[in-house]
Amino acid sequence: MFEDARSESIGALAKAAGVNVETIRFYQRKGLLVEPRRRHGEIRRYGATEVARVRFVKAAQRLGFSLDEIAGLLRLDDGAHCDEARVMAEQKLTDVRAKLRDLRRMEGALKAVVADCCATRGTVTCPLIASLHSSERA
Amino acid sequence: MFEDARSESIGALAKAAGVNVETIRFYQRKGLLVEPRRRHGEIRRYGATEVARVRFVKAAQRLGFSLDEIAGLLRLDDGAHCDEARVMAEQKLTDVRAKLRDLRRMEGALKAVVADCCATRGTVTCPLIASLHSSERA
DNA sequence: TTACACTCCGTACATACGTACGGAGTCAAG
DNA sequence: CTTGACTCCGTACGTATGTACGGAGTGTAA
Repeated sequence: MFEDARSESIGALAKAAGVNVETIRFYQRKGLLVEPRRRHGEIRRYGATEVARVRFVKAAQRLGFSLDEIAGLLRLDDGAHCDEARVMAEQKLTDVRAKLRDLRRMEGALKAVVADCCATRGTVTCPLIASLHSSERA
Repeated sequence: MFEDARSESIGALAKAAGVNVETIRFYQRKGLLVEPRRRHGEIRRYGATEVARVRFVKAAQRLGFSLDEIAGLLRLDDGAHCDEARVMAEQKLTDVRAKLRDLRRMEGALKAVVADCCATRGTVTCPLIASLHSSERA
């Protein structure tokens, strides 16, 4: 990995973050990633901060957050006023905990499938579906 | 909620599951939901099983699974051969556990933001981003 | 038995998230 | 200082996930 001297090209950033160059540019348009100024008509340079940010976006996406939600998460640190950030963090925390509950249920159901899927073919209701039965959300 | 007498219309199903009627029909086209036979040209009838299934789909989506992946999860119970189902379940279990790790990290970071966002404005690196730093995945 | 809501079905449109293309500018090795 | 790879930028295209529409059929309560 390269250091945060902001000395790498967009191609190197994309490679380090494991995404397409076009994806970097798309995130810049969406405001998820700031476009560094180009000095004297030179190409833009990036550092480790940007790599981490792109990786965070991809990781958060895998957890079911939309790009807009991720932008909100990123603003928690970037520029939001302190109180506002705390309120948002509390909302996201509730959201994250709901996801954790559902995932734990799903983990349990999958463990059950792995452990005795051949044994309990008589079950009427899918344990996977049952695992999320009580997660009532809009 | 209604019982599984498979006696409700698609509109009632959609309402009970909290989605649009068109979404039900879309899921049927994708094979996530079986279209019950219409008897003597009558409209199709649904029961509690279908409600649970649609809810499962929406819950799994919130956890970052695509419709194709969810179809795979549903096949774990539906018709797949036992060994095949166990292999798939093991893969999904790995996936789910990775998500759990990331979510726990994110929960910790959000808790930190809530607890002392006003205190630690001196932090150089975003704790949220740092929370997912070591989740290296393709 | 008529009126009105609902279903059915195919198709078209919408939104989120990228991915590809093309022509002009920039970089760095030979 | 040329050459080939890369960047920049705008725009067009592609996939996943729905949503809306319109005309014909069905259900049901007055």
